[in-house]
Amino acid sequence: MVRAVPDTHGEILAAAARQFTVTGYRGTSLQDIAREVGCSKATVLYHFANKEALLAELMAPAIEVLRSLDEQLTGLTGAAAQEVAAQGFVDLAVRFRQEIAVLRGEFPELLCQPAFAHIQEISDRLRDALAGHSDRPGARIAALVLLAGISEACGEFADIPDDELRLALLTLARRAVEPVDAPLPHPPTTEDKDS
Amino acid sequence: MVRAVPDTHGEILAAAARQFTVTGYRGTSLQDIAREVGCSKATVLYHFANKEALLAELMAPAIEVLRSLDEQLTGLTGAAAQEVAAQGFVDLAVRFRQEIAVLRGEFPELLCQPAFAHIQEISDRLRDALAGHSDRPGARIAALVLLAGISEACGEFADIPDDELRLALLTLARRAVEPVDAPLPHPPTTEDKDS
DNA sequence: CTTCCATCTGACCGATCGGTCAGGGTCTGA
DNA sequence: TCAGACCCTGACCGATCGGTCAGATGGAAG
Repeated sequence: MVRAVPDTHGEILAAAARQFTVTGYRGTSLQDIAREVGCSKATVLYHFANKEALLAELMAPAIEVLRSLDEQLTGLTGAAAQEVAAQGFVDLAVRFRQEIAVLRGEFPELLCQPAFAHIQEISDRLRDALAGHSDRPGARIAALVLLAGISEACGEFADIPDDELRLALLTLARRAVEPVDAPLPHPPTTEDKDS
Repeated sequence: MVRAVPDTHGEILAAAARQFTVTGYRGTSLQDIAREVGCSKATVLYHFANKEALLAELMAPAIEVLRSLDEQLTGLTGAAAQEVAAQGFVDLAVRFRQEIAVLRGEFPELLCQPAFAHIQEISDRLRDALAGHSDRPGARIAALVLLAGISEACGEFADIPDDELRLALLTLARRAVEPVDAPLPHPPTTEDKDS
């Protein structure tokens, strides 16, 4: 019988993800994580420089996708920006349900950490795009409600398959977003378009 | 000059509300609250049995309103339930911005405390009503997104006056909620077509 | 003045937190 | 056989947490 290489690093990461989503970052101690993995707290700190680094590595993939979405958004305006923002964020939220659920609620404090330095600005731009770059309160409010609500929903509906959740959220987003006056500049043509 | 009676009890309550909204319940220590009030930590614990009791007293008014909304909802179905739920929750969220902001994010852990024993059930019923008591995933998801998003928005847009915020949120809620078969008082624009 | 009570405080407690450190196994390649 | 890299651990550290307690203060009542 092939004894699998004990991937302690990965196990710690997975255990941390599970616990952070339930108890939150603050509410989860390194001891808790170590207990679930079945190792000592010192082992956790052997694999990760500190608690913050553990969180950072956990979030890295999601953050990378968020960053690329931010790049896609540059230059877009009005309805085009809204559509790309909605589609991109729903996709991201569904794909990284667990990671999003961790950030939820502890957003403001976690953002102080250097690893998440630019997330605040990025999510502000995302929210702005979702509002069609309008400064009307109604549009701004709708954009915030959507971003926060979608984040929450992804953590909650773990039982619903990805495709169904994505479709429902996207439909909801399109219906909820304040329509901007400006017509779509030109329907997404051969520009770099997602699948 | 009449030296005002130092309402330490109230000052502690107010300071706690401010800090909880910023740093969260877990993230705020009794020391922090005492420092802002300008008294000792022991004084805080003289006025409140413990940290949990402080939170409970802070939340009491909001919880009372939530409970009465829950009563209004009993027996209502379909579009009527949706409208009452939307209107009632938006009103509650706007009126108790600060309190709602405290619960946001630390919901699951805080609900374990006996003072908030029935809140989970109440908010579940509220969500169910907002979904028009439909069991379609789309409706359930929309209801959750709205409840979570509205809670978040109220904490965020402290600069927007109550009336404006209430109107914007209610408009958003009516537009976002999945329409149930029963006729609506305010029929949505016919350009929206759903299955 | 004495008594009483509400208010407030500094000192202290045990528990737990994130994090450090010296050292013990185990495997591998020279 | 032995050196060294890698993985892991128990013991320990200072800081901070929520909470306790004996006592100081000060005003009102007798």
